[in-house]
Amino acid sequence: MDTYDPQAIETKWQKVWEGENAFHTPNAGPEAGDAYYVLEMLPYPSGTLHVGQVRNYTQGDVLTHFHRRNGKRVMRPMGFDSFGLNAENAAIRDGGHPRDIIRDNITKIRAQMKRMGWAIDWEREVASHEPEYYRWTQWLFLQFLKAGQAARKEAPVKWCPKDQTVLANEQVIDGRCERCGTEVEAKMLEQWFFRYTTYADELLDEMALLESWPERVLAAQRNWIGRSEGAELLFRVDDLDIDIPVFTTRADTVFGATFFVIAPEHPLVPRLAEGMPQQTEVLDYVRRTAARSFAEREGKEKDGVFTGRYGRNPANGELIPMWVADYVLMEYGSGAIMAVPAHDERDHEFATKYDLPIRRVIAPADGGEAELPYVAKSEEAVVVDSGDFSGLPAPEGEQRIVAWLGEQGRGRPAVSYRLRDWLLSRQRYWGAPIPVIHCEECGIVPVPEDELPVLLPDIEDYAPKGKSPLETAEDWLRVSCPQCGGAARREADTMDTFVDSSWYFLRYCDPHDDQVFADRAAIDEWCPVDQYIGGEEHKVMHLLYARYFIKVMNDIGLVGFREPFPRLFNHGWVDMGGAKMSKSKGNVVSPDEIVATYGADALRLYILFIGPADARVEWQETGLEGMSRFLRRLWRVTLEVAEQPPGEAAGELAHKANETIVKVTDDVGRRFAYNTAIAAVMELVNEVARDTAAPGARMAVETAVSLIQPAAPHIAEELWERLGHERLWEHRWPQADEALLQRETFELVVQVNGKVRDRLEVPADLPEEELVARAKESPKVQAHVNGGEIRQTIVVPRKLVNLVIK
RNA sequence: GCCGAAGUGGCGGAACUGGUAGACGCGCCGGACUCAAAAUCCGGUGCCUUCACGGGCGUGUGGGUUCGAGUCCCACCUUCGGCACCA
Repeated sequence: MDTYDPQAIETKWQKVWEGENAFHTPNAGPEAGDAYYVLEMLPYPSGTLHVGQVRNYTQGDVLTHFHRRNGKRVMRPMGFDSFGLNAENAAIRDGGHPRDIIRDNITKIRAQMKRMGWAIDWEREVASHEPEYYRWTQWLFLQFLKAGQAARKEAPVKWCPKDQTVLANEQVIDGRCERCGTEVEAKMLEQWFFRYTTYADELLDEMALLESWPERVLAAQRNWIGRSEGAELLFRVDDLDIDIPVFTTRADTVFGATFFVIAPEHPLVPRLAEGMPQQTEVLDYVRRTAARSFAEREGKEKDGVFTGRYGRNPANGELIPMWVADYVLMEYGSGAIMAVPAHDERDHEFATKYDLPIRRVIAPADGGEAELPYVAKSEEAVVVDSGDFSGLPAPEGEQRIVAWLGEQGRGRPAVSYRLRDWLLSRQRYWGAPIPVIHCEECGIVPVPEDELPVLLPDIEDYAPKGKSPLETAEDWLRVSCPQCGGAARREADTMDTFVDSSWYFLRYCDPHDDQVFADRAAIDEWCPVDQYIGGEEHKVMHLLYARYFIKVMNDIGLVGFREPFPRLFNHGWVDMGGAKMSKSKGNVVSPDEIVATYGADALRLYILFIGPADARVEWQETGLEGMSRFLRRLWRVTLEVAEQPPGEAAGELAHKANETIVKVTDDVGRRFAYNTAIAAVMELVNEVARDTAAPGARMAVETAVSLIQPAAPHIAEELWERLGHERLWEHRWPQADEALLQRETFELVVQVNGKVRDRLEVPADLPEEELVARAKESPKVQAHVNGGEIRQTIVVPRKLVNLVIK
């Protein structure tokens, strides 16, 4: 008998699949039915794949095969998120063009993917750096511009001094650049934004449309959007005849507002300070703040300066001092606050430092004396010393005070969000050029759609300079204005790569169309995505951006749905040495050597078996040996069985095989529990191995081969052929035989006072009284009953009997 | 601090709906084969106790509900993840 040779088998079948284009699923129109879209987050082609990414695509592959064999027309595409800093930085470091680096990496990764045997429809491959792709990224940008969703505005932004570009809020992790880890700086700059804060409510409310997203992802998105309900109250500055709004979630404490704080960046600050003795000091403080990094600003003790002005508390008419302090952020609320030192920790710290008055207006309802700051806002807290509102529970007080101030035009209910607009422009080379032209006469003019794509020009030096490297491409920059024909310049910034990845799943539906970003019928056929699979790192970034993109596209009539990924599976990442496996940390394990040693099937099985699909797991190579052993056993057992006459589907093995079908179908199709599915097949194979001549062995082994196919398709295909069949990848998924699921006996567990005392093999159809009688007959049980009175008898059909004695 | 997830043998993990805790795999121990080793195969493997049959204990900690709790409830501890000067 020949031995299992994974290299030979895997190469053989990969050639067959490639030759037949076996996993291409053509478009058949929205009416064709049975469409199923399996989507995995597309890779960023830096270097090659590591086993952490293998986890992602192997899970997707199992589902692809499973649904194909269950009668679905499955689309399972692949592409590359190929613009971005990584390739550009590599080009700067090592020389060469980012395009060449990307091309080489894609070639390598594609080869790795084929070597893993993944059932990918390569006819749908896209790469976001190709002009045929980014033409439509640019086109979509123009539609967003038209719809008022893309806009240029000055705002406080985060700047990475190392990468020399601005970053979106989502790309700042713990105050550091997501890509390079450098501490980010604050800058006030005019940049391009997507106005996704206008969709904050939809992004929250339409979570209800998501059928199965992990709670931790929903929670992370809710945190990120950070919706707070409260009120906007107006504080009047009599001298200047202006009202300054503040946002507060604690309007119940307004009678305790003893001072007012405005952010240093607030546009009203110079006006407030003007003509005051403190003017120089104030403007100096504003300048000092601008020079501080976010980390400095947050880390230091609170400080601020008095402006010399007073504002009027809208609740009691008191004049309260107005301060400038950098603990108030311009980006949140209205950039100014009412300070209530008795009931806010930050205000309390500030008031203590500068000896400002502290007035208690909330107290425990039970009459106790709470230490300040007392921040409770619940039924256990009541409003005190607040005129007519005294004595009300805090929540009701808040409501009544807002209503009362509203009547006087001094306040209204308001909502504020933590979410900031999505900053999409980048001062870097390797991205899609933003397709607009700056004309001195006409302002910002969109590039006419029939002139797209705006091709990324070749330049000599892509090193970051604090402004886009494209600023040096004079010939490319200089154009005539499409509106007035006068001299004009192209926008030199490029787009954030998250723009590219916010719509790629639409392009897969119709990847080669040169008339439209994707034909509507093709989109309707496949979308929304039936099952999206990706890693935890995109809990907020990509998943929130793409949700926003689709909502806007739906509102402007480009797609017919609100949520792109109703069903999301977020797999846990693979750790190595206690840290997430990633190229930047250098702790990656490449699949290449593993495949060369054990074969792709062993690696695929192991990465599925290593733990629950959504859990974080530590990579341990020792387990691979075990998978390899299992495959060899499956090989040997199958070939032994194949030499014997088929025989009948009967006996214990037939029961076991049918139970395994039920288990694996449920584990894969409903639970994403690939680890227990594989364990179940192992049990079945172990059972056959005990006696390969047993009745039902043939049927059991065919079932095992068929069930393991989505996880280990090469060996399964080869064994299937040796069992005298063909084309397992197209063969119908096994269906359990109801009759064979029935058993004649079962193991009855007998408990005394809830403790297991005996196990009896009994006929399946015994009535309850008979089960109890058998239980009582057991000598082991009698020893524990010991003549005592049986007070209660519990019978769980087909499981157990519990005798309760005194 | 707020939000979310999770704590089970030497290790990864299983037990999905309150009903046999530890499936499956790794590791380890013993045996077969071998001149020997590797590979393979067979058997054993939660802890304590017993010559043995058996008995006791056991799912982060402490309580509770229940005939019965890894699973439900309350309080706490620990780890991981998200948010955080967000008013």
